[in-house]
Amino acid sequence: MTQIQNVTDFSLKYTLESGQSFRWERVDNTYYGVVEGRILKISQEGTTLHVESSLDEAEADFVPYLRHYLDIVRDVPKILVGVNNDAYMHRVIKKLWGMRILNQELWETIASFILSQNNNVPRIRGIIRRLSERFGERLMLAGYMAYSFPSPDVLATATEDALLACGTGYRANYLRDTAQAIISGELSLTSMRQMSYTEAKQELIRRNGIGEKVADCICLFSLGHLAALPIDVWIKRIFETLYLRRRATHREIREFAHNYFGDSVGYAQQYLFHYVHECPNWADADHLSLIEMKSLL
DNA sequence: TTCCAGGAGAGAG
DNA sequence: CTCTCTCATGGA
Repeated sequence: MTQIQNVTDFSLKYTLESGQSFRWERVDNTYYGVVEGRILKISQEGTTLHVESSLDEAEADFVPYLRHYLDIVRDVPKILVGVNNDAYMHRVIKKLWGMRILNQELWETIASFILSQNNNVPRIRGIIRRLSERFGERLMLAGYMAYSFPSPDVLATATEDALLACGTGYRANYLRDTAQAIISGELSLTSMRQMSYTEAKQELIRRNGIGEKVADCICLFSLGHLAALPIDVWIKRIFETLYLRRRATHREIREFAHNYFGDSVGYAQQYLFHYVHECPNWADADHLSLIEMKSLL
């Protein structure tokens, strides 16, 4: 059992339940998830995190690793002050206070968001779970069983039928092609980690099956590029309804959002995305009237 | 039955 | 450049 102390301005619940990772499951107030080949069991008690791992972790490396994965090392309160531009955002930030953007393993993030296209969260979770059960390795922690996410090597040589049986649908070839590109060295994950946001996005987007939105998800949820803005149907709807008050193209939304929220627009995006899923009345008159009001946190 | 979901690619205009 | 259509899948 490892403890991480003095974790302030952090919400495990919102961080793990906001649709950025598909691998976490809540049992009572404890979260079980698979992260880079091990099961992690995490619970939060005030400013203390209790963590167990299915691996024998070296404490000196494990705690810094977790702090980075959970984005605890980043000064998120400062970022939130920077995007708290109106009373609507004030309410959003207050409601979801402590939510952080994870720094997830790169290959699994690439694969997961390739699978996410034109799909919904429960089904994405199911596909990833079945792929792991079929192609990953069995893991156990305190009676909880799960499977590691399969490596590029394994998925590159999987048959299309086997991938389809996991529910991947037409995305099966996108997944396998990208896995093969990694095996062949055509796509280097280690060099991608060193790239700027623009470079990494450009490198991702040239892959068959990765467009601008999926590339932005990978940049934001794995590589830590907070300027990334994934525009899905929800983000489009949110900006059209709240701020632009009209139909808008992706380019217009991107331009407005970056001007309005600045270089940490990715954090603003994640708070808005999760807020509208938590609050069905996000677009009612009471809420919309908040946009015009300036606010300080 | 039709619509929708953290979209992308191909083709037409 | 923008618009439209299709792609596989399952839950609502």
